[in-house]
Amino acid sequence: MNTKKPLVILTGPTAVGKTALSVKLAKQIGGEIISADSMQVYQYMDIGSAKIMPEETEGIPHHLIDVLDPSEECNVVTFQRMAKECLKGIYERGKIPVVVGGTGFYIQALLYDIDFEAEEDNTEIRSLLEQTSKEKGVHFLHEQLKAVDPVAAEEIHENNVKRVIRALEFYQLNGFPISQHNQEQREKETAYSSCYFVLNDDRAKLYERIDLRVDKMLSQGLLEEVKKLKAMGYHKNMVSMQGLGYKEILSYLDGELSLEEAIYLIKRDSRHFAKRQITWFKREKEVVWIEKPLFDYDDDKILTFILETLNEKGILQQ
RNA sequence: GGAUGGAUUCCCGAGUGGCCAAAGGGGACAGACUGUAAAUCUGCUGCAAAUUGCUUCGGUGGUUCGAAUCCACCUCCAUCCA
Repeated sequence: MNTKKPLVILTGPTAVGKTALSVKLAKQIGGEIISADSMQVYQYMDIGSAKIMPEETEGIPHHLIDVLDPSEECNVVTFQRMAKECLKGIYERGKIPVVVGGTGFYIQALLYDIDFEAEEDNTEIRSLLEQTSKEKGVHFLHEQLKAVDPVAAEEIHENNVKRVIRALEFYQLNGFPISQHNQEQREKETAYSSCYFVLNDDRAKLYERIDLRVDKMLSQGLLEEVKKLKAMGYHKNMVSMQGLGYKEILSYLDGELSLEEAIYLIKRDSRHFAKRQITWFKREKEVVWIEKPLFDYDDDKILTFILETLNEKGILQQ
């Protein structure tokens, strides 16, 4: 007797073709889509984030797209909070949530309901630590971490300033080491009856698709989109503007890069990103990999496979 | 035809007699990640029976105990003079 609520996840590296498949899947199973994408949450960032167009949704509700202003900061915690809210509504409507998007960390936070402790933003502590790292160097901070949380210090390379700072911040905020907290969270089991699909392709094919997609974004008007954002007052220090395609074009607009260099960087960094995503998914437990070549790149064959898998796992019978 | 400069490991590029399988960068590959995650960071990159052995620095031959580094000739590239 399965009392857990169903949750379908469809993810994969950037540009594999998640979006098109997800709509077909949602239609088949009576699903609603929750986007797990750290950039598509922002308004006005359509082309560069490869956001789904309204006419492509085919009437399937899409959540967590266009819900934040680019000046706002989206992070795992805000995502998790919003996504849980969406889930509630979807279950009430008797629909099946389909989480679609490439931000593995967000998916993990939702799936395992990871607890991030101290809810409020503590920008003061963080900026203080950032200040210290600038003044006294990363090594100094790492030494501090060693004193309060040797385990985390061992795990986090001292050059990884952001994570060293977070670990210190966590300790100061909560009074116990983040390493201990992480250990506890790692042992969590999912509260859902879920299936985690990762769509993938041969590396060379994927990279080719990425390059093509970047060219397409340009021809669709990425430049104009970024110009508009810039004119609206959004700037590089915002988390949203750290997005691939946005930061590079901004650098170009500021005269720091030629357009050619900017495009090269977007392509290269998108490839790197895809690789990191794949590495992440490899590490997730109980993942069902869908290698596109094995399905002759046929979305219908893939769909059939997904439905079979869901049935086997009894996820659709509620 | 002549003069000069150059040819280095996947790419760019340093190295001018031993400490060189060869700096550095890029790319590729691999990995970490628990409140910035499209972020941030790490490792690795000639071959192998791998604390040793083998093959590499345009080609061939030579000098030397020892050459990517010196010499000769050759091939190709660049610039200049005819």
